[in-house]
Amino acid sequence: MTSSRDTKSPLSTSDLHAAVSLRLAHHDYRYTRGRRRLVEAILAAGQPVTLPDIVVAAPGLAPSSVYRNLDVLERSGVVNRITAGGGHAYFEFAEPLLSHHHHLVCVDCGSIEDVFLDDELEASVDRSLAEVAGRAGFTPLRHSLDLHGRCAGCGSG
Amino acid sequence: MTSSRDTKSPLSTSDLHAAVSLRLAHHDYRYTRGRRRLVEAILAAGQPVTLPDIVVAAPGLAPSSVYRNLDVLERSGVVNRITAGGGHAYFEFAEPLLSHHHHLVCVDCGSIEDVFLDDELEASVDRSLAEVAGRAGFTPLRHSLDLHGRCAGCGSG
DNA sequence: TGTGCGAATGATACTTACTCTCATTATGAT
DNA sequence: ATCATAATGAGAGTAAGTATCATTCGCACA
Repeated sequence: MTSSRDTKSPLSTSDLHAAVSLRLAHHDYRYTRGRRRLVEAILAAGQPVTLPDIVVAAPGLAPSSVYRNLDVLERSGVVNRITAGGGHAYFEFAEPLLSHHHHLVCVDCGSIEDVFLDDELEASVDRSLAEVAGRAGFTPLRHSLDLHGRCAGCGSG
Repeated sequence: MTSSRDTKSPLSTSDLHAAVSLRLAHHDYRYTRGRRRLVEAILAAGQPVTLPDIVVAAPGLAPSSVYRNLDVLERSGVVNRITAGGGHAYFEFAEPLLSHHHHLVCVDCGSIEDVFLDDELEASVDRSLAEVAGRAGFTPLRHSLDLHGRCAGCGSG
């Protein structure tokens, strides 16, 4: 199964499910049918999605369960919550299920698109952040580098 | 607490008020007493603050007016809204009222601290982001580079 | 300094993203 | 297959943020 998604995900679909299962098990969570469908809805989107996106894409899932399971998936390191856009939070797979990347956040419509920077720059950023964090007694987990502006659709409006 | 704010703000207090007034006027907004007190509450904090922070620091301000005026200040480019921490949004002065900087966001307590990176790195980041944005037809306004982790207080928890 | 118009205020009602509760159902180990 | 335990889902509940609107204030002009 090849697709443009492969440029972002270093994993095949079955490997993704295996990795998710492993991470859930490591936190004493079960990989139930509902959670599998949730993972597949996020995978199918191929970009950060909101809860309504997911409920529309997989109408069998109860909103309350989706909220609860997004929380479980986040706690297990499967999913990242992006709060940059207004209104709803956005969700996408966490690293290393998805390659390290960043976001173009549209200040008008709130849409979020993934982009990639070259490794050399990433290394410089990490080095500088680590130095600054150490000075503040801060324990780094991850960085988020987002570009805010107007997307192609909203740009001329 | 030393006056570390001076290292962040390139403006004196009176210049700040003048700059705010100018930006508001440019958007046909008035610099009223309430808005002045709001600006002073944010200035006094010296770091990103939530709406409850502001209401506690300046009890005379009505919450509804604070919400409305934070919106006005954001629209006028006086203030930036930071949605990284959970629960409440955080607010701080926008550039160039505050020097360009980034955030240490604690994933446990949600606190946000300002940090600075060297100009050379900033330039590299901007260059790379501009290139990536151009490819996507995206019009950049600003970037946000935040480090997520555990602050000194929450670190061992 | 006084007058008038439109913007700003603030108390309150409202919206809604998200969480909690709990009886029922599904899951995985044995 | 059985059982203990975790997960589900429908609905009630919470709280951050927004809309409403009568009153008050700020600014422009006289």
